[in-house]
Amino acid sequence: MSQTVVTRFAPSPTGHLHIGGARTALFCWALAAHERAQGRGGRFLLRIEDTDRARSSADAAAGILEDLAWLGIGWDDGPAFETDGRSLGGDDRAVGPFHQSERLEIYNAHLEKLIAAGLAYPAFETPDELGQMRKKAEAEKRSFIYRRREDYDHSAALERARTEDHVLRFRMPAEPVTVVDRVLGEVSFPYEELDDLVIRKKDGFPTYHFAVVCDDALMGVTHVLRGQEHLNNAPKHVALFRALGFEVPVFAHMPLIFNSDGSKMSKRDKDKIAKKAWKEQAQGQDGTEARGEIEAQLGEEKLKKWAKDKQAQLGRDELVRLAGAMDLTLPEIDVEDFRAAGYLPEVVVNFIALLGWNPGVRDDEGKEVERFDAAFLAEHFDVVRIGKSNARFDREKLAAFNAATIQHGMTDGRFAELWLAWAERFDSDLAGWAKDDPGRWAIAARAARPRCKTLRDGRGVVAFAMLADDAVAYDAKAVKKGLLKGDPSGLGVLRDVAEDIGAIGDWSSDGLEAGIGKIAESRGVGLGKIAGPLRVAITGTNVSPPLGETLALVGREGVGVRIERCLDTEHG
RNA sequence: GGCCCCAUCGUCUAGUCAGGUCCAGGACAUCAGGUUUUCAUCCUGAGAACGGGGGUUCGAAUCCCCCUGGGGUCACCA
Repeated sequence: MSQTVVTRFAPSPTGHLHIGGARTALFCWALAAHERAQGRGGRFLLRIEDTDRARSSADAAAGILEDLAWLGIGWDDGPAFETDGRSLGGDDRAVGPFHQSERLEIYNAHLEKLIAAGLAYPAFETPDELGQMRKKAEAEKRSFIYRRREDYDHSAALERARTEDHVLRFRMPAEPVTVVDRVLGEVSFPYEELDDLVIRKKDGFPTYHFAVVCDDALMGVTHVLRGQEHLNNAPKHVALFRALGFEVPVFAHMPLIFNSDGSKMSKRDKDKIAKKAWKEQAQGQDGTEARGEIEAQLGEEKLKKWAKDKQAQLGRDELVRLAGAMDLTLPEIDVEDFRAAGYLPEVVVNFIALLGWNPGVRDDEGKEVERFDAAFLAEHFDVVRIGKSNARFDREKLAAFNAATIQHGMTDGRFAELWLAWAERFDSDLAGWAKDDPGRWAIAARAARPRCKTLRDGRGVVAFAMLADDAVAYDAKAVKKGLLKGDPSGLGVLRDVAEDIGAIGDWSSDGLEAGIGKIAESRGVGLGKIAGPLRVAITGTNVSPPLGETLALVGREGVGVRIERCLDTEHG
């Protein structure tokens, strides 16, 4: 009987969950879920790697848990978390705690063993001294490898370590290390490239390398799936597993995810794009009003400094406000960004699952299956189908998937719920408008759903209805085309039908549609002749949902007011 | 720069392990038509790739080598 597969995701709580991290978590989850689906009982473990005391925060950790939960990636072992009545995490196997900062004693116990065996030793160089050594090596065009001195005296060093600041280093065995990787095959690293790495920092905290190895072994992790940026760490970890007498887990290093221009997808992208746009706008005259306003909000001096300094970065909220004022779309990088942009969690999961993996399944027509849910992923996930080459993140395709799900994968009612839940979190104006009139919200959802790629798009579709009736702004082109042209002109048609429209009995979307149809019939003209002018009169533009929905959203009274106002306005 | 990984349409990819059924399939995007009261949807069609050079073989997208290109990594961060 083979061992139960245990996978893990181990983020460091130094910020939001990055989309690349989400994919790693998803694949780890999927492998465990697949094992479970096969009746072999896999487990997915979540561990918080907070050994960097300066950069870690509890808030960041909480945010990551929430992001994972939103995506539907639930963990079996790990920090307890409640979501939608479901409780995640726990310590059924008694392998916790799951925050590395709470595991210091465990690391120290294993460190002692290594010291006693002569496999770990204290080192006293300061960061400055190490920097010098690196510089020198670079000048001599050789790579810097830290190695224990030939004349090293273990007991003397131990004695000195009692009173002096020091780190603990691992004595790398003098032999090449071969990493057996399920994705890449066997990868060998020569001893000459592997230095005596630091395993405990001056502050007494273990480094990432040591903590990971101890935890993976002690928590029973059997499969380590992670990004290829960790491949060079793998030989160090293998050596450490062996030195500690642990079994080496199965490794699988996954390809990386990049922006569509090939650049690394990093949190800095948002700042870079905002800065560029800000500077470009400074050249021209556009948007000076919004510019002044945001300068007042965030501080003119601060913005000036920020614009000049390539390194300077604005905070997350500041960036959002700046982008809002400038009508700029920031690239989505973190899971939270995609959520705010109105992507559906199941679509994000579907899409990122396809980055570096594919199910290799065909549908009835022989086409590759690429739209699927988490259950399908769990059923078909297999490490051997993970690719080797890096992928670019194509937001257009994500948007297309999202649009397809919204437009063809749910009912109007479901959309109304999801859209409202989104608005409550990201657009309070819209949520307020929704709650003012639930009946109207249902119509809004019906009108918006076929025209949305994301939940955020919905507002644009119904914005005309949220406007005060006397605040409709008439678009010059639409007026010309819809109201002034033709004989009779649009305005003439409007004048002619206004009364009949006000008299339509059934003021539902369908009733209105039918009513307007009858009016057109009675005049002996096509529907288009009436629809065009009416649309401009009600919305100020010639783009809107079907007329029935458009009028129903504005309401009988509003429609009357808007037509009246349109007829009274001097157009042109 | 050292070490390591990778290489099919613009992008994500199928096909590569077990060479022939591949003058390379799908999806997104693009372009051209069509349906539709606007928009969106939907339907039809088109263009679009095995990085280059050597081998091995009757036969190579598939195997081997070199080159080129891309990427990762070189912390008391993780």
